[in-house]
Amino acid sequence: MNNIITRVEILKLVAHPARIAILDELSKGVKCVSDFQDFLELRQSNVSQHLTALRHAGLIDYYVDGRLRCYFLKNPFVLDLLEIIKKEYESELPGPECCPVTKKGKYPGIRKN
Amino acid sequence: MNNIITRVEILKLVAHPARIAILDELSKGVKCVSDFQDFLELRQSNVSQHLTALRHAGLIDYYVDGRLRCYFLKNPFVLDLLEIIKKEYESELPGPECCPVTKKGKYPGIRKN
DNA sequence: CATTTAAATTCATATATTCTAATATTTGAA
DNA sequence: TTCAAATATTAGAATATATGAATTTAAATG
Repeated sequence: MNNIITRVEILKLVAHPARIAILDELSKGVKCVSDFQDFLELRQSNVSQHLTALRHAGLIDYYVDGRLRCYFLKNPFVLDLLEIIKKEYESELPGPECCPVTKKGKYPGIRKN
Repeated sequence: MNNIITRVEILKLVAHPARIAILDELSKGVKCVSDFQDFLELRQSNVSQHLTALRHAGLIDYYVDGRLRCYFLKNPFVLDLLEIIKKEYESELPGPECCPVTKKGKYPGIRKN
């Protein structure tokens, strides 16, 4: 469960608008391919490609119901990920006062870009 | 803070082993470029490129201390992300019994790959 | 069995990412 | 000032990713 593929690879996979949308939908319940086609406005082949990639990574799975494939979420890490993706943050982290080693340095440094 | 760049773009950026390592180090405290060079075993230019990308995304920032640039973590979303990246999960999510709509279908569907 | 529907696969192309080598910039110190 | 150290930038090659069109597979149904 933790090591089918690495967390980095999971992140890479999730870091795509269509795939986040797919996973988010699946977090609400079972869906089949044509459902996604409608609401994502993507070609069938592309939806299928995304689903296949997510499945090979162990994030989702499906069961067969007639000629439908009903996809569902399988990996709990994804739920946590979706949760923080939707979370709002109020402020930035506090920056350090100065360099903790030399006790010098100004914050923030002056820079153009 | 929430909309400098989108969450998807942040994920894309974080989904790289070197950049995760950089962010994880920064979550423990301020570091300068040559620190990363040592412990990541990457070329200086490459480290610099990663840092620049992270900074342009608003995830990190630096201040100047002499000729050192002391980088620090700026974006709170990254902390949450790092936390779940390191979290262990015990089991998969429970799959549905059958198709919630048709009340049919077997789980899991038989498939070869 | 032929047809239709749902979904997957293959292949080609466009685009993006990553990394290296080389060069440039900035700053402190001799 | 000149030199060296710390870091950044640029350019190019290699690799990976994304997508669409066409084709294929599998199942249901007449």
